[in-house]
Amino acid sequence: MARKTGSHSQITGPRIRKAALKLIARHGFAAVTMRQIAAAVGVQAGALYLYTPDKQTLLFDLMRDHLEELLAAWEAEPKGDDPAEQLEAFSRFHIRFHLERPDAVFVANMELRNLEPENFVAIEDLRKRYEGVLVAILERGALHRDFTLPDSRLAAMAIIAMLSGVNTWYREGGRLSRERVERIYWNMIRRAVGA
Amino acid sequence: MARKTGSHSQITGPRIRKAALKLIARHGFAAVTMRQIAAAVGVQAGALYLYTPDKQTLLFDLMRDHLEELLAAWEAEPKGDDPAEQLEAFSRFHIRFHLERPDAVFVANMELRNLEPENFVAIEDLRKRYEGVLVAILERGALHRDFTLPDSRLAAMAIIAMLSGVNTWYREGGRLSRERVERIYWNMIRRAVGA
DNA sequence: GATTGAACTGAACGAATGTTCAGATATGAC
DNA sequence: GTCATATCTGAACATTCGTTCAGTTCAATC
Repeated sequence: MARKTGSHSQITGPRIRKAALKLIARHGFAAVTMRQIAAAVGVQAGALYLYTPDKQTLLFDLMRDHLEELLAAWEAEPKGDDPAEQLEAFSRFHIRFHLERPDAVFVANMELRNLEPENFVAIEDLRKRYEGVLVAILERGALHRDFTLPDSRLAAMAIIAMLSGVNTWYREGGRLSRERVERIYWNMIRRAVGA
Repeated sequence: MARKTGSHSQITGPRIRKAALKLIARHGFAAVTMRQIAAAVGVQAGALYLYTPDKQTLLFDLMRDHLEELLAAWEAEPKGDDPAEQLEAFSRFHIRFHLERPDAVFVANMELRNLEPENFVAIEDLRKRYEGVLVAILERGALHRDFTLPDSRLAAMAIIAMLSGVNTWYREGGRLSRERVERIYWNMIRRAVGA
């Protein structure tokens, strides 16, 4: 149902996702009720079940879609062959991509606890895949002596944590432009890996 | 009540806090019920209300106590006069202190959303005070030309995010000892600030 | 203009929530 | 041994939760 041609509204599905992301990011998954989400879309709670079998699946879909979009966007990103160039591309991409969808990022980072075990595994796999992208860049750079790193995996975790932190304080129109933030972070990362 | 001399059990209060921290860290504040906390302590739900006026206050107390302990512990920490020495002391202190109480850290970082506005402001103030410690170290180092930093506030956010990230992956008895992790992180930070 | 089928309502369901409180229990003081 | 007091139980409360579903609405099709 609601999955065929969609005579009038193939519009409600995306609206639910957007409203759910916003509410869950603000108040947390467990604290948000189906009635709140429905009200934000302008619909009764029962109508949501035309678009999702249950609340848990709604959360899972939001997180999975976000992470798949993240991986696909990185694949499509232009990046050089030089490890330092790739690391700069990754750093700037990470900041930009995450700043563009703060709600989805917040949910994907904070609601892992609320996933049922089987869903958790699937999301963890996607997260690991993204970490693997950075690990590969660092290991290649270390091999080519472009970077000086005692441990690529640890450096990858440190860099991702650092980059992700931008979302917690950056405000559009604030003291620093996004381009300036990207440059400063890239400089810190470049020095941290000894490039 | 329960706040006087405490003839038999001045022991239940701390036990409630520990159990609550553990459960909230695992499942999130909104997902944890007073009955679950009570069961973990071996008591009926009603008994909890001898120790806290309500669930919200319990959360607030957990977060405030953690942050006050954090600030007090830093005050008591031995630290040199040299900016680089201080930054190393801060980096190592942050990792060590946070690894020692992962549940409290997790709750303090993740449950800000579930604080009522007035409680949120109080906790935010404590967090800002801790950030201020690092900002001061960085600014002093930049002034003395010990560090090369375009922006101390931004660098402080980046460093704290990076250090806090350790809690998400570090496991006792894992591939790297805590001392080794501390050293590697300090090295990355040292290079990142140009010291 | 009758028929179809997706989109949605509105009311209901059992279960679970935070919180209260009268009473039971146990301890230490006198 | 009596009393006072701290601790806790067990049942109850009003409310809210996720979810279901019979029925209504309405645009598109024939």
